[in-house]
Amino acid sequence: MSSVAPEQTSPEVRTLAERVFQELQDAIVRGELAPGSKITEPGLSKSYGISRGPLREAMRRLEAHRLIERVPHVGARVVKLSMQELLELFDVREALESMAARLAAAHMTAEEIAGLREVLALHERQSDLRSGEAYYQREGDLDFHYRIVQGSHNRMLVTMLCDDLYYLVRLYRTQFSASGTRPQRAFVEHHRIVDAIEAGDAELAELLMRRHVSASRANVVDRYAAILEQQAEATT
Amino acid sequence: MSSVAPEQTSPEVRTLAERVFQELQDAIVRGELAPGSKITEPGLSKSYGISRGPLREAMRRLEAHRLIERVPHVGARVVKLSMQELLELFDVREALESMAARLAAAHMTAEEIAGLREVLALHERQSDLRSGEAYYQREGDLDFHYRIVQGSHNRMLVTMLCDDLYYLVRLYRTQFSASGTRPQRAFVEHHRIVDAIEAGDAELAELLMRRHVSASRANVVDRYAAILEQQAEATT
DNA sequence: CTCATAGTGATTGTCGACAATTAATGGATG
DNA sequence: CATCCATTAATTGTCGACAATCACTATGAG
Repeated sequence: MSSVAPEQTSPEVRTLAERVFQELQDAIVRGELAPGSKITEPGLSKSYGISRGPLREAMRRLEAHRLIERVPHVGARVVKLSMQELLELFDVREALESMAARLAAAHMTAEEIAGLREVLALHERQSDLRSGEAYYQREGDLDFHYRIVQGSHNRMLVTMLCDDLYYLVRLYRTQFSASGTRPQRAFVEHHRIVDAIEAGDAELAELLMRRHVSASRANVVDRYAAILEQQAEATT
Repeated sequence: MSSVAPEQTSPEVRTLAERVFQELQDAIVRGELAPGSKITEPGLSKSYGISRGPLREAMRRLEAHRLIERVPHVGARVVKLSMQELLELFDVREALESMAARLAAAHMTAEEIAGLREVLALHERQSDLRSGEAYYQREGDLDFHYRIVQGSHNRMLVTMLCDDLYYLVRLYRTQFSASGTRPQRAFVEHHRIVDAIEAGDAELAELLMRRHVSASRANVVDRYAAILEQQAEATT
């Protein structure tokens, strides 16, 4: 099974703060809490049926994960990614994920590589069946990246990407409703990256991942420019 | 003036939790709170003269910054970096800082570059005067990296490196008492990086920074091996 | 009519107390 | 004598209330 999020099926998340943190995280990523909307402690405290204590701790964690923005004595709002911040996120991903690919080529086990190929196969079937269901496609894409990062066997890298940044990436996908196109190309790139990793070619894996993320970024820029152009036409 | 930490001389840090967070952060980085030592909420609450509420929030932030490690219902301990974790940290730094150097070469202003050269000059004078005062040298080194990251003008990168990772780096320097040698070589490397940035050569700046961090990592590995060897000799 | 200002309402920050869980100590038993 | 279990002590998690700060509104002066 390939799952995007690390949510460990929670055998019973012990602490309230932990649970409400995960629920809020999901709600934000899914867009149920509108980007830029204000979050009030009494409000959430009531709707979740808990006290403000655990809620504040959950909010602190959300803040650390950059999903909400707080200003002292004023309040908190759900983060609203600007285009520039999105591009900054891509730069960071390019740096970290290319490193992850390099390390993965050196440290990934045979089982992990097999799992990676499985993801690609599943990916391919879905892509053939319904190329329109781009959202799933993208979740698969995220899963692909997720596994390579874990294959790096660098815990700090895993924490940064899987626990922190990937929620932001998912949030962006809901905020910009970017059900992302360019499926075939990305698909080919994924395959080449896996090939490099399997061959143990660290430098190539790194280079390919770097180009892959960079191309994804360029694609976003293009789409954004197109949208701006459309809007300009609409107003004339 | 070149300052290593972002502590903005706090005109009056408004919230208690914020203040105790900074104090605890400093205490940990300086080694006043021993690595691996247990941190108890009532204890700190007493010694800082505040309630457990703000203290818990401060601890949450410390946890997010990876300076303490918590396990639910059990307690928190000051983080104790292992050698492997230190090396992982170097890999992450290599990825992020090389990206920062690349972006800095593209976006750094003339004033920022001038400030960078100033740091190097100061660095040089101190290094000439008392090459023994290696600790200061290292703080200067940190300052150098700090400025390049800020020169990237990528806020996410700045947050990750300057707000999160650099405190870990400083913590490592106290824990391993690594007052680091290899001063001249690092110094030359710094100069070359600045040259590349000033020339606007993004690729070169990136490459040089990458090698620089990598060399620093290799140096740590060598020193560690030497220490292990010494210990082995001592026991025979 | 615009701008400044004081009042009001709500929200955040802080506190102390109670409940739940864990680690530790001591005793009993095989 | 070692091992297991129960009781106890301490720490963490949670709660509700009070104090401090901020945003908004309405009122008045220029």
